[in-house]
Amino acid sequence: MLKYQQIAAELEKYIEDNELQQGDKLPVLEMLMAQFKVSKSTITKSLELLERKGVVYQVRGSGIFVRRHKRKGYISLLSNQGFKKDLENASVTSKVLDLKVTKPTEEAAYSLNLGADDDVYYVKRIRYINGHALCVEESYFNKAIVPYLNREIAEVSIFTYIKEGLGLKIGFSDLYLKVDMLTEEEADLLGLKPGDPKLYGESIFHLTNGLPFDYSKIAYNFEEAHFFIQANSDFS
Amino acid sequence: MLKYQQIAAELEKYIEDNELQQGDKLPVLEMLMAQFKVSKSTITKSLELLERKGVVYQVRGSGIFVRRHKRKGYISLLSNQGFKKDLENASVTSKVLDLKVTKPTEEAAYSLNLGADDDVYYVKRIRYINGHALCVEESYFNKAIVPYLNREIAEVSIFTYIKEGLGLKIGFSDLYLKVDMLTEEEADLLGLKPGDPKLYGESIFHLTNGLPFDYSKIAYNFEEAHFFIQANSDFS
DNA sequence: CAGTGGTCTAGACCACTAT
DNA sequence: TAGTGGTCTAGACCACTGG
Repeated sequence: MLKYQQIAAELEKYIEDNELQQGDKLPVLEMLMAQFKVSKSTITKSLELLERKGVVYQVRGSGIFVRRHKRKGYISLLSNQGFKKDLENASVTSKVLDLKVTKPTEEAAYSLNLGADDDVYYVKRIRYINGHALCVEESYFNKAIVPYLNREIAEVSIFTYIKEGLGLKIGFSDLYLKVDMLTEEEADLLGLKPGDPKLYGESIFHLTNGLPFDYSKIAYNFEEAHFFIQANSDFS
Repeated sequence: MLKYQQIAAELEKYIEDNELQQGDKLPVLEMLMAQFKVSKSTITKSLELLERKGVVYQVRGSGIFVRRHKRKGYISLLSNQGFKKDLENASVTSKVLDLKVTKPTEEAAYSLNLGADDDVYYVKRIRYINGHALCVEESYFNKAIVPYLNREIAEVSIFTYIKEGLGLKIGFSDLYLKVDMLTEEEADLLGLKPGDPKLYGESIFHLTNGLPFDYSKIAYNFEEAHFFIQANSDFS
C-alpha cells in the first residue's frame, strides 16, 4: 500500500474511532508531516484523497476540518464497487435468476464495444438489503475479460471475484440514471405494483486500461433506494 | 487562474476542438511538460483534474487517453453549480413562485445549522429546460451569508449571483436522492399527474470555509430528468 | 528493455484567515 | 503579521505496459 493511501486510511480511522464531528479540526500540516515522517506533498495528497471522499475539507489559512454528512443508511453513488461498503451494518445478498453465456443485445454490444458474435456472461439477479428487495439487476460481462462466472460467485459479489479472483483492476464507470415506472415483471420481483416509481440506472464499468467489461441495467425499489453524493466544486 | 487549471482548460479545449474520441491518445507527459513549460507535477495535477472530471484516463506504462461517455443531454450530478454547464445548447429558465425573508423550517434550520429565529430567504421556483418543466425547487438561504436576493436574480441564476455578485466561494455539497410519487401540487406545477414518479433530492451547499448556506428540496419531472455520474475508483 | 505514468522528496514562494 | 494551506519546481526512483 502506498504511503499516501496508508496515511489517508489512518486519518480516516482516527476520525472514526474518535467520533470526530463536522467542523472538528485536525492537526496542521506540519504536525502531520512530523507525525507520519513524510514530505508535505505526501500529506497533501492524502488529504486530497480524503477531501474527494468527502471525509475532510481544507481551508487555506485556517486548517483541516472533518466533514460529516447528516444522514445514515444512504448508498453512495460514487463508490463504484457495488454498494457493499456504504452500508456497514447491512447485509447484502443476491438471488440469481439467470446466469448464462450468450450473445450480447444490441445495447450491450454497443456499451461494451463488442460485435454481435462475441460472447458475454448474462446475469440476472435480485439484490436484497437486510432481507428487503433492493433492486433487479441485469448484467452483461465481456467474456473475453471475465472468462468464467458461476452462481456461487454471483450470489456473493461478482466485483470482489473480478478484483481478487481474476486480479483485474477496476478503473472508472459511467452511470446513467432516470426515473420511470416499474414493469409488471419488475414489480413482481420486487414485491411492488406495476406503475410504481423506480429509479432506473444503466452503468458501464471499465478496467484501469479503459476497456469496458460490464454493462448493467438496474431497477431500484423506490422504497429502499436512498442515495447520496458528496460533491466538491474544484472542477466545476 | 492557476497554471494547472489553465493547462487543464487548454487540454480540454483541445480535445473538444479536435473532436477526439474515447481512447484517443494524448501526447506523453514529457511532451506536455515541454509544450507548457512546466514541471512534471504541474502537468500531473492538471491531468488529475481532468481525470476526476471524466475527461481523460491515464494508464501507467501506456499513455493518457480521452474518455468520452456515450450519451448526450444528461445532467451531471457532480457539477455542483446548478446544471447549466452540462447542457450546452439548452436554455435553462426559471419561474419564481415565491420569494421572501422568513424563519426556517425545522429541517432547514437543522441542515443550515441555524436557530429557529434566524432569518432565511425562501425561494420557490419552477425550472424549465428548453421550455419543458424540469423541476420544482424550494430553497432556503442563510440570510447572514446571502443578505439580499430578488426575483430578477432568482429568474436567472442564484448561484452565479452568489459567486460573482457576492464574491462567495462555493466549496462542497451533500446531495440526498430518492424516488417517490408526485404530490398534487407538484404534479400540477410540472404538468403531470399526481402519483406519477419523481426523483426527489435534498441538497446542502457549503462555502469553501465549510459554512452551509443553501438547503434545497427538488422534485424532478421524471420525463425530463436524465442524469449521469462518472466515477473513478481510486478511493473506493 | 525502452517507454510511460506514479510516488515521493525538500524546499521556495504564494494566498488566505484570524487576531 | 503570524499561522496555515496551496502551488510549483527539479529531480530521484518506482511500477506498469507492450513490443
